[in-house]
Amino acid sequence: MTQGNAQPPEGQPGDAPAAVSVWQRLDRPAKAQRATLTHASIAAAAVDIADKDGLDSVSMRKLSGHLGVTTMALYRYVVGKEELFELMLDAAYAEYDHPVLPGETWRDVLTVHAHQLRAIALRHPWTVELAARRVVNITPRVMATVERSLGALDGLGLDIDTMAAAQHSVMAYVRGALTDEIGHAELMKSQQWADEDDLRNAYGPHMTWLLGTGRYPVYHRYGMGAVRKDDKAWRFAFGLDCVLDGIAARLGI
Amino acid sequence: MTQGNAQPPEGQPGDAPAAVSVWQRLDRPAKAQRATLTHASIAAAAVDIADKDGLDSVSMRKLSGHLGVTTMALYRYVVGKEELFELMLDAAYAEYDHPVLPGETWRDVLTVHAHQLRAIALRHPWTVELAARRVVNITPRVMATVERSLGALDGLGLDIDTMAAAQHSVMAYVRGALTDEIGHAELMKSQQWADEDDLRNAYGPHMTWLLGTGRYPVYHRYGMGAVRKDDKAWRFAFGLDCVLDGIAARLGI
DNA sequence: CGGCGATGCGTACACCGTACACAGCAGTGT
DNA sequence: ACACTGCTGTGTACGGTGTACGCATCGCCG
Repeated sequence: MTQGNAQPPEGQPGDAPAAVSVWQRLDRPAKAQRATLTHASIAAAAVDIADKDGLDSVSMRKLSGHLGVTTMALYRYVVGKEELFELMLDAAYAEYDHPVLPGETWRDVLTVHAHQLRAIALRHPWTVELAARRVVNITPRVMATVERSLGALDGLGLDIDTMAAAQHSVMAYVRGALTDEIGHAELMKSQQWADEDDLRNAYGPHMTWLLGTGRYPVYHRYGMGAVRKDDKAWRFAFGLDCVLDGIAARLGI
Repeated sequence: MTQGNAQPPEGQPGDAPAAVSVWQRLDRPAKAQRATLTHASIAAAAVDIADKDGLDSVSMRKLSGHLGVTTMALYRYVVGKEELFELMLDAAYAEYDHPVLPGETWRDVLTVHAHQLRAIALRHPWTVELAARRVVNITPRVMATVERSLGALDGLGLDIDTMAAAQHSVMAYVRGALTDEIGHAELMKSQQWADEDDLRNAYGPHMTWLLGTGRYPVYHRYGMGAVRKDDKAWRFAFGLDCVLDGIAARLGI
């Protein structure tokens, strides 16, 4: 429906997503006669492609090719490409580990949570873009991570709205920080740049021209004098700690 | 190069962006014979389309149609669609206001900065996705906003790395929060849902099924009992204050 | 006034998502 | 034993995308 239609009616207020989700369909074990494909194998192949060549390279044609099957065969398992993305996201989130340490505080849980999401994003950069694109991500494994981060703030005497606001603040930071970091890394990879200097070289002409106008003095100083620019993990942790500090101070926990 | 090519060589390490940027080309006022198009008119038309029908609706064909011109005519002004996006982003950021109040603190500046970006995003939802997609946004007006937010922390005795980390933390939060908020709003708009209840209705079956597994108790409570869920401005400000609190505490400013 | 460079036009290509009609096979009821 | 039924994978076709490339045209400058 995204392409191939002149004026999409875009749905009446009540019909929105598919009648039943993939997950509901997956639940009933199916009659499973001789099926060469499974949701799992499709998702795995798609994840492979996305990991290697980026999310844009995941096309129904290329994916079906990798699976040794016609393009339209995929549509027996997935109502559209959006659902394929849903499967991919869920597959990637399978790598989220759910450790429960004995004396952990809410802050420990949220910190570990944030770093787990970062780890997944580093292995599967496309998860960031995907999670941003699809607002309502209610795949089982994604839900499980939400539950964990929200549950970190449970039992501290906060009302549910405050809990949600705090969790949302952390998640917003994580999402934004990962968007930056991963996007940056993806750009470097796609251009085969090894380090920050290659980037500086490539954008040098543009930058020097722009900075030559003299309108961005502070940024200019940053471009010249910053040292820890590529210490990504430090940056991520710094901002995260800021958010957590603020939450602790504001909520008195 | 993004489509229509079998195996894109993807560029050698040194060539990356266009030889000269749009902005450099715009600088030399051009011979400008009788030209029916201008960069400004193109950008304005593209912004109109994106505002009305979403970023995906901005195609070179549709845009050229709106301008009463052939598709390929656009390519005289823009080396590719990416550059069109650059023009659009810069056009939207023209709405960023640069007030300088007399007694303003760094915190005032960053707060106003964040809310200005939010205001732009609310008027032009596509800016969020666009800014996230293109990592290195060095259009003049975007640079100006970066300069302002970075400059807020200047003169406080911080080294440039610390300044950058703090600014980055704020920007990461803003980006993530806006991704959520705007994405949510766009979904509602595209489905013609009036309020949160419509969304609940649409996703009700999915949710009740997922929650019926009993694996997400805290989230379940949130779904049932949250009250301020749609108070977006409050949420945005809450998280922002958390980040700023943390920065103030950590850097002693 | 001739030339020339900038501007806009038109066609063509490779690729995309997916609607739709069809073939083949597995298991079941009779 | 056999037809039936329903699920699985096939093939073709359509409307959409970005853009490479060659050609016509128009306005300024020498």
